[in-house]
Amino acid sequence: MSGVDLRALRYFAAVAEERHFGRAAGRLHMTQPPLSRAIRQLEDELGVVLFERTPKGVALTAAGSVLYDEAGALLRRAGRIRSRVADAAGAVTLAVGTLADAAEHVGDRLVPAFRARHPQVNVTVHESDLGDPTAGLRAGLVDVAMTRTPFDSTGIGTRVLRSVPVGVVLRDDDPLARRTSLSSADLAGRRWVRLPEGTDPVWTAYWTGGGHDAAAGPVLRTVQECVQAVLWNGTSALAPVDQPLPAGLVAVPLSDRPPSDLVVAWPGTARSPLVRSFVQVAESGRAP
Amino acid sequence: MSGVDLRALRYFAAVAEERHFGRAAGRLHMTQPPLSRAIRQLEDELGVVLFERTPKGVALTAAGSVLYDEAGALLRRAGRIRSRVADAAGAVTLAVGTLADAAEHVGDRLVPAFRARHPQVNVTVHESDLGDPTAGLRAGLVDVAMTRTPFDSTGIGTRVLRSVPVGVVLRDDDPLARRTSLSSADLAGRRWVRLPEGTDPVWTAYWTGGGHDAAAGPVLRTVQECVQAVLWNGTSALAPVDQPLPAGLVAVPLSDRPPSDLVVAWPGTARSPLVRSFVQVAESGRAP
DNA sequence: AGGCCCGATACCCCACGGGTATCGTGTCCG
DNA sequence: CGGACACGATACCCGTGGGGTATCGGGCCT
Repeated sequence: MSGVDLRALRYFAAVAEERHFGRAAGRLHMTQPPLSRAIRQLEDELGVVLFERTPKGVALTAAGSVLYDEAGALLRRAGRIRSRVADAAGAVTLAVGTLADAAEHVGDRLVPAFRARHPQVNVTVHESDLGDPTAGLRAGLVDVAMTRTPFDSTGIGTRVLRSVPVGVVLRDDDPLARRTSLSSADLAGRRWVRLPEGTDPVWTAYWTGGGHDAAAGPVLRTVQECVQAVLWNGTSALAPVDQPLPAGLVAVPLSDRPPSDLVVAWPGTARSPLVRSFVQVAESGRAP
Repeated sequence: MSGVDLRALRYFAAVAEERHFGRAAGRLHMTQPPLSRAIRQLEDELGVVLFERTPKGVALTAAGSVLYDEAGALLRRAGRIRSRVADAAGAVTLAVGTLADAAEHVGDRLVPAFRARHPQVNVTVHESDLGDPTAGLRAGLVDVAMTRTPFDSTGIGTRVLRSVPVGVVLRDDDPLARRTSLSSADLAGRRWVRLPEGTDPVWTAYWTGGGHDAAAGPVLRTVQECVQAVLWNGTSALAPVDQPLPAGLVAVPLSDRPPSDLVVAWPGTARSPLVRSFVQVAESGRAP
């Protein structure tokens, strides 16, 4: 029963190389006390003193230097496993679909982090501007998608990464622009930009569910166009409040509408390990 | 960041060999659900499907069989570390002192379990009958001791393994033998066997602290002699109630005296890893 | 069609590995 | 010679991960 684990050996190797608990802890991105404890546990486990503690650091004992050689060999071998297995699996591709406004996060954060984990995987990013990227999931065009609520969730699994209030995008000279919060009633009679017919029925429903006249404004193709419309002709638009906006525009949160959730989505069928891994990476790095 | 750990590889190897989650779980002394989860996490970590799940078991995929080879090599190498390090430390000895009534537990349970962990260590057991084995700690004769409260605890560290009420050992034809509990007042005027002068002052103090006349009975050398004395001439003795007794004797718990704690003790100075390991083994197998 | 066998899922709970605060001690300098 | 510092050890707290039990889903085989 009970065997040494690689984590303990990594800790041990760090201390052996630094000859100093504090510095080793820094290199391991942790603090000194749990490192001291881990080394002591390893010593107890092996029944052997590994370090001579001195007032200005530590030194390896004879048993310690033997363990250092063994641990190094084991850790190097363990490090190779990942690529060996990946080679055996052959060349694989992961297609990621994303909404335009999340594309930056996907391209700058998620994909690099994912590539660090799976260097052998060919990741392609497919950006859709206002259309629902989950349509690509159902069509088999992409394996995993980043999108925002609301969207058509039939036949797909999702995980919420972040939840952001929906706000009204206004020019900063708009009478409502100084309010810290608005309700739908405040917006009666306002002209809105709206999305092209059929591009995203669920978001359209969310839109019209607020009592706005969906036909009242111009039809625009992209988020950028919507923002420009607000800026130049006094229409309004809805957007999650964390979107960066050009100077002269503000986003005021809507208190009586559900928030917009940034989600990662995958086909309800056939969750491959790569997709699960991507979801894990997305969840662990959810800080924008 | 993040590497495979040996535990996951051990699980994987077991499933690969059994080709069956349930059987593998049995071999690993665990249940099937956490094993399934661990394998799935390993698959996610590596981004690869390791097993083909079939209705009557599982089969390795191509990537899986590569991992099986790698994992086997890694695990064999890890298994050798312990003995390599132990060899480097040279021949060492651990001297264990014990009270006679714990000797069976020490010899049958603790020492074998400890030898399984540290095959290179020469374990010697030193049995002391009624004398305090912690005296051996202070004298440097033993490295670790098993004893019972009360004992002289100056200058040593201890850990309680088990706490058992102290009882009065009586012949079963004694008028008090049917009671489920006794207090010291019930025992006035009774004749007692007692310990030789000077062998164990602390236990003697515990004894006389109950109001008994320490000089009232015969002086006996061993626990067995005490029991015999109770059996043959109607004296009485104190003993932890979990002691096995010959037919014709019963032990009735004393409600107004502190319990007897079975403890493992070590010198307050110089806690070597071997001693700590012994204490760990003693604690983990504390079931009598 | 129904019962089974086997892996997957859902949920709970404790141990362990992380953190912060503090201590003990040897060393070096003023 | 004494005090401040540096470094490892200890004490304590807390969240997570890896165990458990109960249950589901879904192919085979009678």
